[in-house]
Amino acid sequence: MPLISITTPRGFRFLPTVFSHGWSELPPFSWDDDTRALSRIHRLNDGTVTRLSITGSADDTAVHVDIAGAGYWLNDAQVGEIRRVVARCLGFDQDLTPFYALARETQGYQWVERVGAGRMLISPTVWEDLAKTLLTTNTTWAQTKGMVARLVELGDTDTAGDPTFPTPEQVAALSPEALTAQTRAGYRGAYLHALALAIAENRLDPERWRDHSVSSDEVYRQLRAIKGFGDYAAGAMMRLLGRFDRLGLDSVCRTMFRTRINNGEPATDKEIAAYYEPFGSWRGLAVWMDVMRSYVEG
DNA sequence: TTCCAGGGGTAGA
DNA sequence: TCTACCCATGGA
Repeated sequence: MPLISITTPRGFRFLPTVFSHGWSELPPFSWDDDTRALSRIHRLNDGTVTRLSITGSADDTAVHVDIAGAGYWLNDAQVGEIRRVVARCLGFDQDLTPFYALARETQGYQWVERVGAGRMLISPTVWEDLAKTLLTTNTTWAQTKGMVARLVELGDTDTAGDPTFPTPEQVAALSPEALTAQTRAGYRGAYLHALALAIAENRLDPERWRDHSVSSDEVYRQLRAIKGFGDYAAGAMMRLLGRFDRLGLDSVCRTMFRTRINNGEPATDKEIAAYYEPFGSWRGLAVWMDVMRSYVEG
């Protein structure tokens, strides 16, 4: 099985990135506790469906990618594509230096740099992150996993029968009713179908949001214009786009704030916003670091 | 049976 | 800007 090694950026930590939020539990990602590998079923541009199994080196200076399903020999284009996909999913292009400088000077946040947290696991396409984020709204995490598992049944499969994430075209090919029935997404089904159709018909180009020449205010405005994306979903997407000036508060964040920061007292969103104000354009990441810490510490 | 989950759309003020 | 009400789904 072909193996590729990729040098990681300085300060990169594999495990905090993999477990930065719930995405490692959602197909076509999966985590194997025994091999400590993050796997992903991925369709290459030439149509080859592969299973990428990513592990971190002991000192975190590299990640190793085992590639199954592409034959023994990979051509240069395939290798280059896999390198780009892995680098993107693990947030290699994210420069956290300013955030770490801020966290270092803020009481209670020194741990962030120490453990190397802050990189968010993302998908190879903004479309996939949009679809998954939509399926986290107004539902439980268990149901999100179920909906995503049924959604990926629409994707291509590798030789083992495991599916890739479906393209917007594959999702839009179903009627809204059939998509809702397939995913059991309830009222979200129609929103998901409309989103897939808008991308498939080139009326919406979410990849453009990764371009930092587009202002964050403009990206947020476009996110909020998508049906099904309110302040939570749009704010969560901003984090996955490497833009941290929105809070993206949800019930998890509010519970964390109440129990860990506000002495058990409920706080309004305005009060939460005031607390994170010192983090400026990094406030959305600061909120999420507190959520991460609350998960780790129980 | 009712409540609610990593909320959001819409109408009406 | 704020509130009331509705929205499918499934586990507790």
